[in-house]
Amino acid sequence: MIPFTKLEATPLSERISMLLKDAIIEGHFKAGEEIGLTAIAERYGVSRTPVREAFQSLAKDGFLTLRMNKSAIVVGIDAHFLTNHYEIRSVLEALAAYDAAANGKDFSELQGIQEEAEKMRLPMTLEEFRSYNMKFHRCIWELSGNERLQQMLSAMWVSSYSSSAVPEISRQTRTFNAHRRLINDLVNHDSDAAFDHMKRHIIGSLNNILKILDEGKKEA
Amino acid sequence: MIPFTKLEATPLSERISMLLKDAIIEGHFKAGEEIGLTAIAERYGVSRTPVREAFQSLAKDGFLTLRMNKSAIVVGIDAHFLTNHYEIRSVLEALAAYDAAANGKDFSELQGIQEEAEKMRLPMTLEEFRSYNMKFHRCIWELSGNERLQQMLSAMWVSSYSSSAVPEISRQTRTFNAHRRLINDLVNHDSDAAFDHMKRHIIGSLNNILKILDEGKKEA
DNA sequence: TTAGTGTTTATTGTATACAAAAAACAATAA
DNA sequence: TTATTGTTTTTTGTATACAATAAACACTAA
Repeated sequence: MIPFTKLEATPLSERISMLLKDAIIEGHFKAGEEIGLTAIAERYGVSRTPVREAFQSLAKDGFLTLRMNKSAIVVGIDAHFLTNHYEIRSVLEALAAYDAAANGKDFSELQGIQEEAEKMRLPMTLEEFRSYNMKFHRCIWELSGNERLQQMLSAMWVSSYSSSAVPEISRQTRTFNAHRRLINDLVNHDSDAAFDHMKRHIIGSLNNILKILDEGKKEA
Repeated sequence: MIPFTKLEATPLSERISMLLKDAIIEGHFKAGEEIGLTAIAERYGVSRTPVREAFQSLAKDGFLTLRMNKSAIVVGIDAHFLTNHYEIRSVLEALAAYDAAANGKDFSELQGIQEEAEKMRLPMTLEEFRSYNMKFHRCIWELSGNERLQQMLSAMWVSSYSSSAVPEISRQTRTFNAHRRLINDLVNHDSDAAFDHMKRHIIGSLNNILKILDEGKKEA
């Protein structure tokens, strides 16, 4: 059996959704800017149908505000938005860690991810760090056994918020420490500690992002 | 000025979404049942477009599983689903209560809702209880100042899960007690207590629903 | 001018049309 | 029979067409 990997076409609506989401996060739209269905469809060279679906998806994820019979409004990715977003994520990730500690049986995959990352030379590249961090968190989501929680956290995962913060070696070692502590909580089945540590870990990255956002403002 | 209330047409996709969601929760579909776009569109007498949008919305809210080029699958509203759902809701509602205690300034509206309900003769009717309970929780969401959290909790609010549990007078008084304690936490700006009490309150209703679900199974 | 009204234009909500993919079925070869 | 291939049918993904709403503009009457 030749190990072919299944190649499947991603629906247009999803691809457009991802592109638009990135564009919003990267700040290619002004906060409060109105964007029309037709204009976006033309710009991407597709019909309005998949764009409309993408708009509804983005609205459900909090990146757009839809108005009846009117163009959509881009939500500004400002300190208020980021705080709201990360506060929510902090309790959801904390819940995942809690459940993983309570229900999880085999933590070897998580430990493998951590060990492999610790073998690398610091600072990791942006891509390396993102990949490791994503794998680590996603693994905990899976260990939680709560599929809906996994789905919600997936939708909330936006790696690009923190881009500029990641390359710093100090942040990478802090992440390592936080993750090691979490693994410790999990293998000890200490749900409350896992909840608390994960919550603080996420709020920690929020503060990092806010700090960088603030510094960027002062420079400008 | 005559007090006309703005009458606005709800989009077809939303109406269908609500109808289907209710149908799923009420158990009119079997768990794992496949439902086709075309069939539903014909049944409601509308085109496939709004039904498709409703499907995507329901999938995002966890009630349907979408498959590429295939019919959707209805998620079963069983103990596992309810536990997942309420665990998530518990931490989100707890976060709302936390933020409301930390940031909230004027709790008079919340106190008004509570006082008005306490004046009624127990047991309240199902409709009365639902209305009061909804108002109480929604008020806390608003006090949290986190619009995204409000949006997410709105999407998670499904009154019908607990239908059969509500009419009991014992549950109504327990709800009163929990809500009074929460108001107390909020006015004292005791965020941690508010978080903890709200979390327990929601897990309490989960346990109630699970108990009733279990009793229903034994009878059948 | 200015408030209000009719008309035009642009944009969205919904329906339909067409293309592509999956499922069901039939036929053939082992 | 059983597995495999070709064909038909059904269902979805995307594009387009049409209807309804909202914004923009011009005009009229005070």
